[in-house]
Amino acid sequence: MTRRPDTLHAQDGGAPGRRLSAAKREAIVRGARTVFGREGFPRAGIDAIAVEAGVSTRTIYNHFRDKEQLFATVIEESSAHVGDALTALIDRHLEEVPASGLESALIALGHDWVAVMTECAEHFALVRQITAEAAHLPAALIDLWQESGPRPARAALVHRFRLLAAAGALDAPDPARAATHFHLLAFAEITDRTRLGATPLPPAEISAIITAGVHTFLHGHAPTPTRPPVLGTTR
Amino acid sequence: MTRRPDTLHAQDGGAPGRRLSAAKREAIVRGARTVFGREGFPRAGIDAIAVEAGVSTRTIYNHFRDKEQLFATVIEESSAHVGDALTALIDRHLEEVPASGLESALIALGHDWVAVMTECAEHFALVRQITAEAAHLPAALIDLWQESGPRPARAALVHRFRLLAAAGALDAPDPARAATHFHLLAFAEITDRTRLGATPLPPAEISAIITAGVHTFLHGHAPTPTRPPVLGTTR
DNA sequence: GGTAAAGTACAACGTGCATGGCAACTATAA
DNA sequence: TTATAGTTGCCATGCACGTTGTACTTTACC
Repeated sequence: MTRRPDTLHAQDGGAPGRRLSAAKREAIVRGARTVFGREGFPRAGIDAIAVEAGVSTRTIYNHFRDKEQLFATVIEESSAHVGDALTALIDRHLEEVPASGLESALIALGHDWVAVMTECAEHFALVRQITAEAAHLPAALIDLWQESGPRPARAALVHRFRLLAAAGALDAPDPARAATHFHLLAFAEITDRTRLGATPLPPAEISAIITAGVHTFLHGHAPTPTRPPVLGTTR
Repeated sequence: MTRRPDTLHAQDGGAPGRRLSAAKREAIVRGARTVFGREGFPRAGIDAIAVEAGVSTRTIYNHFRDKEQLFATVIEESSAHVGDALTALIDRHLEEVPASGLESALIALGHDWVAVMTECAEHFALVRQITAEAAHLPAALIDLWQESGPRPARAALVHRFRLLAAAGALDAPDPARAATHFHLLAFAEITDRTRLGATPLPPAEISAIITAGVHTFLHGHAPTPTRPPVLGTTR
C-alpha cells in the first residue's frame, strides 16, 4: 500500500478508492471558505470557488461529492479552529482572577474577543452566512458548526463563571445565565452592529460598548451586598 | 376619469397609466409576505407567491416591476405595522411608572413584546430573512426596513428611559445605552434561541429569561442613592 | 348587454448554474 | 524513462426560474 507523500488522506466524497492530492484539497477548502464567506452558501458558484482556489471545477468534484459537502467541510474545519482560539482566550483571562479586579479581566477578555473576530474575519464572514441560511441548511450541518465552535467556547465561559461564583466573586446562582448575560452585554451589540465584523466600528465605540456592558453585568451580578466580595484564587 | 371603487390606487411599477385592482394587490403582498418569510428573498419563486396569493404570475408583473420591488413593498408595509404595535406597547407600559415597581412594568413589557412576536410570526419570519440576506440586499432596502419598524420602536424605548432616568427611577446617564442593555438582556436571548420565533421555546423558559434579564438590568442600572455593591473601583 | 380594461393560462425565451463525460496533459513513483 | 493516475479545459446536459408575449376570459361600469 505505497502512497505518495502528498496523497495520504482519504477523500471526502469523490469516487471511492482514489488517492487525491492533499495540497489541492487544502487549496479548495481555503478558497471555498473565502468565497462562501463572501457570498453565502447556495449563492457562491462552483466556478468562483475554483478560480479562488486556483483549481479546475472538475477537480473540486473529484474531491467532494457536491457543493453542500464542500460547505460542510469548510464549516467544520474553520469553526473548530476559531472555537479553540476563543476557548483559550477565556481560560487565559479568567484562569486566575486578579484581586485587582474582575472588571478589568472581563474588559480585557472582551477586547481580545473582538480582536479574534477581526483577525479571523474570514471565518466570521462564514458564520454570518451560516446563521443567515440556518433555516435552509440541513440541521446536521448546523449541529456540526455549533459543536465544533460555539458550544465549547460557551462551555468554557460557563465553567469559569461557575468557579467565580463559588469563590464569591460573582452572584451567579445560574452560571449559564450569567454567561449568557455577559456575552449579550459585552459582545452581542458589537456582533450586531458590525454584522459579525462585516461593517467596521470605531475602536472607541467598541471600547465604550465593552466597558458599559461589563459595568452593567458586574452590577447586575454583584455578590450580595452584605458580603464583601472574596477575590482570591478561583480554582 | 371614472374609476372603479376597487381600483383607486396608483400602481407600483406596472405599465404606467393603468388602473389595477387594490384587492389583487393586497392579496399579492400578503401572499408574498408569507412566502418570502418562509423561504427568503431570492429563494422564493414567483410561482409560489402567485399560488399563495391565488393570482397568476402575470398579474404580479402587472402590479410590480420585478420581484425585488415586490419584496421592498412587503417589507415596508409589514414592518410599519409591527413597528407601530411595539411602539404602542412601550408607551403603554412605561407611560406612568407605577411606584409599586419598575421591575414588574419591565417584565410585563417583556411578555407583551414576546406576545407580539408570536402574533406577528409571519412578519418576524420576514425579518429573519431580511437580516439573513442583509449583506446581499440593496442598502436602500435595509434602510427602508430600519426606518419603518425598528428605529421608531427603539426611539420610543430610549425616550421612556430618558424620562425614567430624569425621574430618578433609573441610573442611565446614557439612555440609549440603557435601552440597548435592556433590549439585549430581556429579548436578545429569546430572539436568538427562537430564531425570531421560528423555533418554539417553552413559556416557562421565556418567563425565566425575561425575569432574569430584567433583574440583571435593574441591578446594573439601579439608581445611585443606595449605592449598590461594587467590585473594587468599577467607577 | 356592451365594452374596455384587468386578469388568466400557457408557453416561449434566455440565462445561470450544478454536474458529468472525455480526451489531453502532467507530475510522480518505480 | 515509463506507466499510472490526478488534473485540466471544454463541452454537453439538464434544470430551475425570472420575465415576457399572446390570445382568451372575466369583471365592472355605461
